[in-house]
Amino acid sequence: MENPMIRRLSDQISGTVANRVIKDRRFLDDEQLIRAEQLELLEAIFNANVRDAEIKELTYHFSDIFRGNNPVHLTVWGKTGTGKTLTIQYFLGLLSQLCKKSNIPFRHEHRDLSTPRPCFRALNDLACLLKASRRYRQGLSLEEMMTKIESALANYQGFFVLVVDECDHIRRDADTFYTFLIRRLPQQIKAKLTLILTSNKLDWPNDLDPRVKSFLRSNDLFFNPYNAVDLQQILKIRVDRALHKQAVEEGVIEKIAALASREHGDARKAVTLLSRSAQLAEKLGSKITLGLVDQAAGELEEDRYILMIRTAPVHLQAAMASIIEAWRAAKRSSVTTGDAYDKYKEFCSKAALQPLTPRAFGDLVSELGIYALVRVRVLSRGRYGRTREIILELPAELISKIENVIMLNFQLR
DNA sequence: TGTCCACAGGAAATACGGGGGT
DNA sequence: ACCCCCGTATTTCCTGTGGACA
Repeated sequence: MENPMIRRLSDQISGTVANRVIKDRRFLDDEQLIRAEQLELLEAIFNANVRDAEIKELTYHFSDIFRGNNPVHLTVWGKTGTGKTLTIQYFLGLLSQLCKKSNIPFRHEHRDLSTPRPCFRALNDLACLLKASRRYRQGLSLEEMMTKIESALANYQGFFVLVVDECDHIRRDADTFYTFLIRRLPQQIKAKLTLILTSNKLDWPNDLDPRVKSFLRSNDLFFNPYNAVDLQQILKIRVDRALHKQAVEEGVIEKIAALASREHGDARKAVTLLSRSAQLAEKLGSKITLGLVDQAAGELEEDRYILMIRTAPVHLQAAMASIIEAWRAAKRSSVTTGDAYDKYKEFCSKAALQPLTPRAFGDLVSELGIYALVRVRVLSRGRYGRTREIILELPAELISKIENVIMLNFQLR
């Protein structure tokens, strides 16, 4: 007399319990860990001699403090996910404990610019960090913002380390921002200011005004991407905490590490891949196999594109849809900007959208190119003009999915 | 050899809106 | 109520260009 639905549910539940893959899900996602656990994880990673050399460099650089000198600024190079941020924070934490022991006044703050922002927002963020101001959208003059920051630091006299993470993400007026940080601020406050600027663009300071650049005396520190061995260490530490050992097939860690190091050397992405593989395995009630890792990698890739297009501004979505449409209509392997623009105007009238000018449309196309949703190259067809060739190279299946997402967003069809 | 297509893509101008000070 | 400062998004205006064709 048992309800078949209940039986099915209970079978499924007991199945997943018996076949547990995941021991503690939280260790697959840093956001869910409490501070102490994060620290413990970091300790484990650094104790495995990962990033040892960099920590030594940092120590050497900041040893000036204990001789009473102000260390020069530090520029840290390295791609995202190479552990710049974590290593620096971990190091500064240790340093601040050391200073406490020696009664040296020391303070450090961390400002993350991983999402790009204009000069004004960056200054505003900084002021908020120092509790000198509330958050403004816009409206105040830059001058006022700077004064607020200065007065917040007016009474502090010790060492002050300010980390500006992803420092090349200041859009527009980067000069103003760095002139302030590098030239003006140190003169206005008594604190001994040291900047740590991290960037993943090697040519970063070159966009800066030469006068500011020449004022920026700094040492360089390089973070190489993690190699497969480092990634294996990092993954093993996660696996130990998050998963049941017998649920991980041999070679899985090595495979994930190899995939990740080949593509980007990004530890965070490697962990995401591990996490997704584990979820798949758990759903299927199997171990984590090499095949599942491949599947998970594919899904993650697809998710990226879908998420990107779903959260993109409307006109970008419209442009993408028009390109797909033009591409279908053309039956060719490529589309020109003009073709796409015609379709775009049609699309806009269908979607009750005010179409943008061709010039703006051109920018949308190049933006799609940057996101790798399409491939774009300029092509000269002789007396038939110069245009951009737009090529759709994603798998047809994914293209249809993207199209569906856009149509859904516009509530068409 | 010159012409001319069909755009590329830079620069400046404009539109619009939030927010402070007075 | 008004002016100023700042932001983003677009438009307007512009000069530049590789190569097929006459």
